[in-house]
Amino acid sequence: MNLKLMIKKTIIKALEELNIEYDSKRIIIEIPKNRENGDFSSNIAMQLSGTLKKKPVEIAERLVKTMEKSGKIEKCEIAMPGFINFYLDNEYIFSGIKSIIKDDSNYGRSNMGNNKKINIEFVSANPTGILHLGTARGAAYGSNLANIMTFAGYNVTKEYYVNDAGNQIDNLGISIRERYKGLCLLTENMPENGYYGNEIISIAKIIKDKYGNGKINENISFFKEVGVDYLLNIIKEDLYNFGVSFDIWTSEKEIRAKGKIEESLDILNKSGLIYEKDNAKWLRTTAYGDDKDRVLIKSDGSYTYLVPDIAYHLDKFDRKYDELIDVLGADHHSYVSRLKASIEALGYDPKMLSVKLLQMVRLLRSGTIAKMSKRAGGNITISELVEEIGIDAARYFFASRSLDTQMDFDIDLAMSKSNENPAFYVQYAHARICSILREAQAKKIKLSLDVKDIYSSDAKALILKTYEFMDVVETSAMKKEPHLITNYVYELSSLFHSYYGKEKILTDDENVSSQKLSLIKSVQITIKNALSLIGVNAIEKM
RNA sequence: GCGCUCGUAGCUCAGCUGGAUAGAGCGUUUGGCUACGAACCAAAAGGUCAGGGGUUCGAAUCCCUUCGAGCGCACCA
Repeated sequence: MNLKLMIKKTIIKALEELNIEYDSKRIIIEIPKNRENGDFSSNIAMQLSGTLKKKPVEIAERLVKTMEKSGKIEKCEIAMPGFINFYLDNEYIFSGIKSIIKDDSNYGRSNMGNNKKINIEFVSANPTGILHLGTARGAAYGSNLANIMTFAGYNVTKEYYVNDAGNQIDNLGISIRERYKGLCLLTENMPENGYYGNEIISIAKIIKDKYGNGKINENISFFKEVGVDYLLNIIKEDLYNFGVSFDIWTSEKEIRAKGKIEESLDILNKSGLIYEKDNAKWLRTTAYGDDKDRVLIKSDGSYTYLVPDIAYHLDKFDRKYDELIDVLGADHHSYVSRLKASIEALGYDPKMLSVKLLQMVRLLRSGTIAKMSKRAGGNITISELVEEIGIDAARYFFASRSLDTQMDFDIDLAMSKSNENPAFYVQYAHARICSILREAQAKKIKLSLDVKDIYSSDAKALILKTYEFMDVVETSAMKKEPHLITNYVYELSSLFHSYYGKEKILTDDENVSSQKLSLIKSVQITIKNALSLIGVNAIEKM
């Protein structure tokens, strides 16, 4: 039941009857903060005041007179300086309950996306260590966005790019070998930019246990392979426990083996954007708005990191996506312009790629800021986080923040006060409803879809909120902002708790009870569907 | 020095492509369980939306500027 659309259509019809020109995108139907200002309101009269050169109130009056009464709208009022406030008919409002109950787990689903093919690449942490708090944010974001966009009608692929080639992996191999040497009682020569996490020692131990001292003279690629294999498995397991899964794991090695690098360099060469300077080959990214040109092939003949990344994006384009979404940490922001420039140089529209930057997470431990560094170790890992505060609290926490906030994660607070996490507030609303539904079943009270005896301002506020769900899903998908879902589901839960406090659901009046059951059932469905989009369980008992 | 992102209540954060009296949670204060679950509800207090200009019927939101914070400015990835 799309009430906003219904009102918008009513306004458009009146505008056309009056021969007033309008831009339908500018007709915005809002929900007033103060319920006294109607169920919905429009500022169209004020918008038109400039072009029509008339007072907003006059325009509003003409519109209200022209609008036909359909039985859906009970009355329209004009408020200064020119708002038109709509009050809907109760019978009409409450009639939407049955479609929510009928749609059930599909309630809120939209076909806005038109089945467009979307690729969301996220996490993509190098397999050189265990996932920590910062990647948890990206994991939650990407996963939530994928769920929401799927629900909004997009055809979404979730992808993890595994950097299993290049310098960092070399460093990983060397780090493991040196730790292994140490275990074999030889001198350790840990490289300066090596990896110092405990997991590296664990890997060395595994090798030691299995082969004894037999691998001391083994080639570095052996250590690389064991390390990547081991760490990737841990990453997958941690993500799984965090409720995050991927459709595709793409390996950098494979991209290279497929000849994508040669292919992309070929395209760039033909475009005439590559030139030689100081014995290196440069890409003229400044031609597409980058600050400076970038080196592709170093003077020693090896590639910079940009080359395999260009090849990787070419590979994604070849797979015929309508849109690519990269989720990156904010520390990579300078990378965006050169990536977009490279894509344009390849001959693709850079608008097909949108990059979402997530701001840094600062870890606060006993009041001081702990630096996040994979190399240093000592950071909190995803698995520790889930173990300590639970998956629901953790997922809700990350889901509820906009990407733009540079957030502080106070670990002591999160541990000690996990019960205050809004996740439980929402889950409690859901569990309460389930409890009432169980009670009703025990008393053999059935739901009644013929809802006409439960009109009250609280019931109305509650049911109107559930109707907003699809709108929220669409906006959230369009703006790529999953936190709109948590805002919404929290408000819905709050309205329910308030309603619960004021009106008893199960009373001696079985007729009214069964109608109220339908109302809360539709709230339960909405909460459950909303929570599933952000990977939080809608539990029935707490 | 240049660029990107940000600055909202004591703290952590919302504020929907400019709308009506700027909202939640935590913390503080005060009420409410013989109850369908009190992990809740009702209410109070708490704000120069970092400062200053501008755009207009109307600005936390858009533009300019100052201050402050985070992150980047490699032939590392």
